[in-house]
Amino acid sequence: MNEIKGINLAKHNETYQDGTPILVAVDNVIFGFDPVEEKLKVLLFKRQVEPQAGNWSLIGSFVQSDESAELASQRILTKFTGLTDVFLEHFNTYSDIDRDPGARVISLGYYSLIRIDEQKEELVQSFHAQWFHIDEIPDLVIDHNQMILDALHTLQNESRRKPIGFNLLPEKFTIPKLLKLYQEILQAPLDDRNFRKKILSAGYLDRLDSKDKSTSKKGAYHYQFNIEAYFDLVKKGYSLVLP
Amino acid sequence: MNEIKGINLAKHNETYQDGTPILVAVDNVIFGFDPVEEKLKVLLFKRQVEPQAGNWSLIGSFVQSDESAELASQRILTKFTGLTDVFLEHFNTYSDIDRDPGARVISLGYYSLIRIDEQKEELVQSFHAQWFHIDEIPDLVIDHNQMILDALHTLQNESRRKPIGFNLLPEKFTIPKLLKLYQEILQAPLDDRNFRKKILSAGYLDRLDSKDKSTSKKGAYHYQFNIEAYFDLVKKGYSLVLP
DNA sequence: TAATTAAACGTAATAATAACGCTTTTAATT
DNA sequence: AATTAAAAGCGTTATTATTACGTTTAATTA
Repeated sequence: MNEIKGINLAKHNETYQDGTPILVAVDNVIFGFDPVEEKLKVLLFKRQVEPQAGNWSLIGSFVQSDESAELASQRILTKFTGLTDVFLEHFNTYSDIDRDPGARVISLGYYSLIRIDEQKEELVQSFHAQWFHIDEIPDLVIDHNQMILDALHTLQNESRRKPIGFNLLPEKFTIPKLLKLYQEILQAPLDDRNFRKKILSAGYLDRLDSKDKSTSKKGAYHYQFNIEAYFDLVKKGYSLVLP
Repeated sequence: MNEIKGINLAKHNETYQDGTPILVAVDNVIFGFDPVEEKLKVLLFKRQVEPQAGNWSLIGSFVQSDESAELASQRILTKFTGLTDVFLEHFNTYSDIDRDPGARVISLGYYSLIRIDEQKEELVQSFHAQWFHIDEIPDLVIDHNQMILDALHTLQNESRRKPIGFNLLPEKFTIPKLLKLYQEILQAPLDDRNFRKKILSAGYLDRLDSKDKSTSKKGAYHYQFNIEAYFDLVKKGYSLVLP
């Protein structure tokens, strides 16, 4: 009998046999905000696998049979930075048949936001990894330059509507630093007075008593992101919108 | 020599050998706007492959070695509806290790927006496919219910910022129909007068002389989406924002 | 103590949004 | 021929948000 519940299988005969095994990789666009230079940077390293071994590349890995893609992405992030519990999101998939001259590889693009000061510097060094400012990215392997562009666009769009930028700052930060960060992400100047008003009036930033005096005589108050307050506001319909 | 440009390969020895071949599939959340019922619907069909053959399912396929994922998604869309040149976008990837009990399958979620009236009804029939209203989706195979939820959220977010809804309407449509469509997508009522004002004041809808008299004595003017006008506006910084 | 400088605060003009009411059109009915 | 009904289309105002600036504050140092 070649029928299942009234469907003629003779006509529509796709089976698991038809699936061509394909290599699946993840590539991770790791963003960090350099607190000294006040620049948005991406962590790159020198590719170890032929073809194009030795060229600058995103940090990636094949997805293993015992892990999800997200886990694979987390795994390499931890391996290279020592960090766990990090903002990590899928942003696009790259599947052109000849994108990787070595084999048929589909790559899942993830981006993550880390606090540069928390990473394990030794790890980054031992992998010959290096931070590059987003408009000084060298020629990368395969389609990795495109991936960074796509990840940056995703980061920009998401940043305008959700306060994810805080993942790039230390626990305690100042409003001027936050402003600089947003200007770097959005690649556009923002009016400092209007920015301060909007971000503070929302009500999910807690001002601390301490000040950061490293950049001015007056000193800038430390603030902390209050995630509970933010979620409460979202429940009530709040949503951040930056220009 | 086990070094490439100063990198000790003994420590970092990932190669193509480490890639586990995985089956890669695409699943397509096909949205259509039923012009009579004025409801947003999704096209489902009965799964032909074990396990769970005979259950309702999204329309999917394995990615073949000679096609990109996007092409695979297009291929099955055309196979099932007869349509080409359709709005089609990747929205998420599903990679849990045991999501598909039949094999290790990573699935790339695509969603497409089609004009129900243009589809080949015979094709849909011959595949035992059926349109389901978005809040009457039956229990689906594997994680397909979740995929529809995710696709709907993506559609909602995108619709608020880009005029992609027009892909669900015929060339010529009326403002009341457009309003109904947006209310269906966003699952929320919109003030008809404010909606009309916002969408018409933008300047990328051309009013035609003809009217649709099927739903009222007065008749509603036909409008057409002017994509050149829209792109010109976007260049000047315009962006649609719906509540 | 006056000058300096980043940080913090303030305000008025303008624009966008939300929440409504009112008029128009025309086929169908009286 | 006048009336009705129902959708379509237009208009107004109050409120809120945004923009584009000027001013004050606090600590430091010349």
